[in-house]
Amino acid sequence: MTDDIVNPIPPKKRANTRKRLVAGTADLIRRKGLNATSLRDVVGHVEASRGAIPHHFPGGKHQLLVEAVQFAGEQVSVPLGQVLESQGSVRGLASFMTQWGKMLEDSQFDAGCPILVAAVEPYDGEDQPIPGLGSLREKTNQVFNDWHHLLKHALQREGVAPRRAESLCTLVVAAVEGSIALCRAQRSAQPLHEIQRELIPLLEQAIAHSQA
Amino acid sequence: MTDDIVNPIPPKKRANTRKRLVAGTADLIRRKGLNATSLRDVVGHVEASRGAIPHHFPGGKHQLLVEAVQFAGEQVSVPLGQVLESQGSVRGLASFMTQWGKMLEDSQFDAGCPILVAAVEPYDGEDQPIPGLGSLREKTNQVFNDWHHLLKHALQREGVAPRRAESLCTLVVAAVEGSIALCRAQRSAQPLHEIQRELIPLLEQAIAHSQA
DNA sequence: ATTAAACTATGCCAAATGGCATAATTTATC
DNA sequence: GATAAATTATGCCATTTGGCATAGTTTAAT
Repeated sequence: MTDDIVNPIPPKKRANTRKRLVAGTADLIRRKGLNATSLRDVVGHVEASRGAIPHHFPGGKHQLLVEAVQFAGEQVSVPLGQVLESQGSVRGLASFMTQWGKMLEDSQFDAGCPILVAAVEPYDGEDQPIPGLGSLREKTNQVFNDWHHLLKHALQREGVAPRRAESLCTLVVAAVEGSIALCRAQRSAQPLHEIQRELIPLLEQAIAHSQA
Repeated sequence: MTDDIVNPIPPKKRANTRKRLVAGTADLIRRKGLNATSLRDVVGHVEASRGAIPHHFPGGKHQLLVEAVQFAGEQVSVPLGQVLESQGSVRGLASFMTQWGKMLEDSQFDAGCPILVAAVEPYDGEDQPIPGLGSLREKTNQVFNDWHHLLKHALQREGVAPRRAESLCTLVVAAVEGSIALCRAQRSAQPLHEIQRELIPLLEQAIAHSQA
C-alpha cells in the first residue's frame, strides 16, 4: 500500500490561491496601507472568495498582514542580494536605487514601500504574535535587518571595518526609506536622486579609505 | 456708538476648542495613524463634543487632518529653526536628533513623527484640496520643504555651496525620517544614533571643505 | 464510483465610522 | 435683561468592516 508516501504533489490550486492572497495583500498595502486594506479589497483584487481567508489564514487579517510583510520583504531582499553580489556594494546600491525610482514613477507615486508602511502606520495589535510567525512589528524589523545585513556584508567584503559598516548601512537603509516618503509627498523621484548623490561618494570614500 | 470696533477679544472658549481639536488630532496621528484615528477618538481625547467638529471643520475629518499636519509641522520647524540659528547647523542638528530620540523613548516608540505618517500612510482623498488649505499631500510636502529650507539656509550661511547643501539636507531629512521608522520597528533609538554617527562628520566635512 | 477531505461561495452579524440634523446651552450685543 | 448668534450636546443613519457559520463544490484517495 501507498502508506507512507503522503503526496509527491501536495497542493494544486489551493496553494495558488493562498499565494495570490499574500501577494495581493502586499500589493494593496503599498497603495492603501494597513488599515485601509480591507479583506474584501484583497479577495476582489486577486479574484478569490471571502471564505478563502478564514480557511487559509485562521489568524484572520492579522496573519495575512504578517505573511504579506514577509513576502514583500523577500521580494526586495532577493534582488538586492543579487545585485550587491554581482555588482558590488556601490554599483549594486546605485542600480537598486534606480530601480526604486522607476517603480515609484511607474505607479505615479501611488505605491510606496510596503515595509515602510508597516513600520510607520500603527496597526492595532501589531505586537500580538501570530503563532509560528511572530508579530507584525517583529516581522517588519526582521525585514529591515535582512537588508541591513546584506549591505553590511557587502561592505565588509570590500574592506570596510565592521563598526563603520554598521553605521553606514543604517544610514543607507534609513535614507532610502525616508526618501521614499519624501518622493511620495513630493510626487517626484528627486529626493531619491539627491540622496544617491551623497550616499555613493560616501560609500566609495569609506571603501577607498579602508584599502589605504 | 461702538460701530466699527468689532471686538478686541474675538474668541474665548471657541478658539480654544478648535485648537485643542487640531492639537489632539496631531497627537493621535502619531499613535494611531490617519485612518485609525476616528473623530470619536479625537473628541474623547480632548474632551470636546462630537458636534464641535462639523461646526469648526465643515470639511470634516479631511480638513481636520490637514490642519493637524500643518500644526504638527510647525511644532517641529519652530524649535528646529531656533536650534539651528543658535547652535549652528552641526550642533543644532545633533541636539535636534537627541530630542527626537528622547521623544521616541519617552513614548516607548508608540509615537512617531506625524508628518512621516501622513507621507507614508495612504489616505483616501489625500489629493483632494480643502479650500484655502490645499490637499493633505501638498501640506505634508510643504512641511518637509520647510525643514529642508531651514537646514539648507543654515548650511549655506556656514559656507556650503547651494548645490551641495541641497543634496546634503535632502539626505539629512530623509535619513532622520527613515531612522524614525527603523526605531519604531526595532523599538530602540539605536538607528537614530547610528545615522548621527555618519551625518555629523559628513556635515562637518562639507563645511570645512567649503572654507578651504 | 464512493467517500472523505480540502477548498470555495455566500449570507449574516455586531461593532465602528463619518456625516448630518436637531436641540440645548452658552456667549455676545444692544 | 432680551434677543440673536455662536457653540456644544445628542441621536440617527447609511456604509464598511472583520469574523463566522453554513452550504456548496471540487479534488484526491481508495
